Amino acid sequence: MITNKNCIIRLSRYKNALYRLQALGFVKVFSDNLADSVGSTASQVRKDFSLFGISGNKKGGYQIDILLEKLNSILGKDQLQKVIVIGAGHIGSALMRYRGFEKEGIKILGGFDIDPAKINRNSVVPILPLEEVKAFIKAQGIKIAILAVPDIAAQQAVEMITGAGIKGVLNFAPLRLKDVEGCIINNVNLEIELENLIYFVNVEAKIK
Amino acid sequence: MITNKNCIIRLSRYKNALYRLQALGFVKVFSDNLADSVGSTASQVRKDFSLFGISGNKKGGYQIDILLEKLNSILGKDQLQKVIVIGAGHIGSALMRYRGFEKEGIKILGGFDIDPAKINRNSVVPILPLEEVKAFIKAQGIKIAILAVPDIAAQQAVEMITGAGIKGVLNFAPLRLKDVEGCIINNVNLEIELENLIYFVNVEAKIK
DNA sequence: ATCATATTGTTACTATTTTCACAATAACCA
DNA sequence: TGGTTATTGTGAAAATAGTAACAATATGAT
Repeated sequence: MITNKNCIIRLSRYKNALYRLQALGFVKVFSDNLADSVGSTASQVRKDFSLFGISGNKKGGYQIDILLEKLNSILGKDQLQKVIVIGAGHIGSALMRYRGFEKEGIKILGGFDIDPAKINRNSVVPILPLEEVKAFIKAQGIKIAILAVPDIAAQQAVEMITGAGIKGVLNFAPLRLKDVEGCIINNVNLEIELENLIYFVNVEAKIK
Repeated sequence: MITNKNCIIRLSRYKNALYRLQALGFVKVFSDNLADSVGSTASQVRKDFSLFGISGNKKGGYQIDILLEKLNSILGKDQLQKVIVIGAGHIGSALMRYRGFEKEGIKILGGFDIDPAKINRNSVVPILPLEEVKAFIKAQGIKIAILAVPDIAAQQAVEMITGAGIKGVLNFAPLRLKDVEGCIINNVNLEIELENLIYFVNVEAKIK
């Protein structure tokens, strides 16, 4: 099994690039085209494909529709992905309203918050009381959650939802969460992303 | 110069962990404590420090306050970082309202949007017309921008702001941006983050 | 039908990152 | 003061990731 996160991220980028190429009317693609589109190298593209047993045609490149089918299957995009959002603060609400997920086959079924003032069962993405989250996860068979609660609430929230069946968490709380048995946690730490950028900008400035 | 992004991200995590330990009353810390707090290894911690010439005391560990000073200096946290946000849609607005940046010494001075309906010069973070962004960047000496515009607007926006002096962009538009001379672009692609999580959750499910 | 060419698929190589192992040594104890 | 112990700092080893090179081969031209 491939455990290289960057490799999987590249697959997503290939997929996105292929849709763009397809929209432009292309039917086939060569490894170097694809490399250009995603800022990689032709070797890397072919290597990545070979890792997943994806093959093209000597001198003929890869047929885009077949390639997309295979990538989509690897990335689990052959079925609608149901997701919930925990925390209806600024970030959580923005994610619930964000249109970008839909066209990727990712559907946010509900948001959950502890604050009664935030509850709204009639909005496009209903916002429900946190007490209902366990039942909701079980009833809908949800595996993936986005966590956008304050740091102090994060660990407890993760334990609650993993107990109910969540297997993957995209964590926006600015805090490393202790691993929970049987649940993968990917952290998106906005402060750290910015700090990182600032570091490299400063390094560049010093070089010059 | 250290160019390993993961290493710099670890430094941020160490820093955050150190503040938590300090808040708990700790004065010194050992490499294995710190490793535990950030989910790393003691070797990794010491190696990272050694790369930056940070040294501790044999048998005495590291003094937290000194360590924090050094990390903060490396990460550019000894001065307020001024940032602007381009795009006042869901994500952009959420980032402008997000409180987490402030306590990291990151101050969002303004938001910019092309839509006149979004302009609000009197909000906590003023939202100004995009036409004013170049003048604003120059007047305030801003180096870092957060880009939260639709994909089709992203490339043009980057060119506009780098022309005015921006050196680093944190890009939330779901699109790979072509590198611009003299400007570092860090991409945060929420769809790809979720896809990645979904892939690994599915892999785990298959193993079992 | 043969040849030249373009492109894949894979293996070997290189670079980077992480882990290991242990000498050096400061702190503590008797 | 001398011996023991805990912890650092680093150089070497291992693991992982990425790049390059090229044989295999399908395609198209003559």
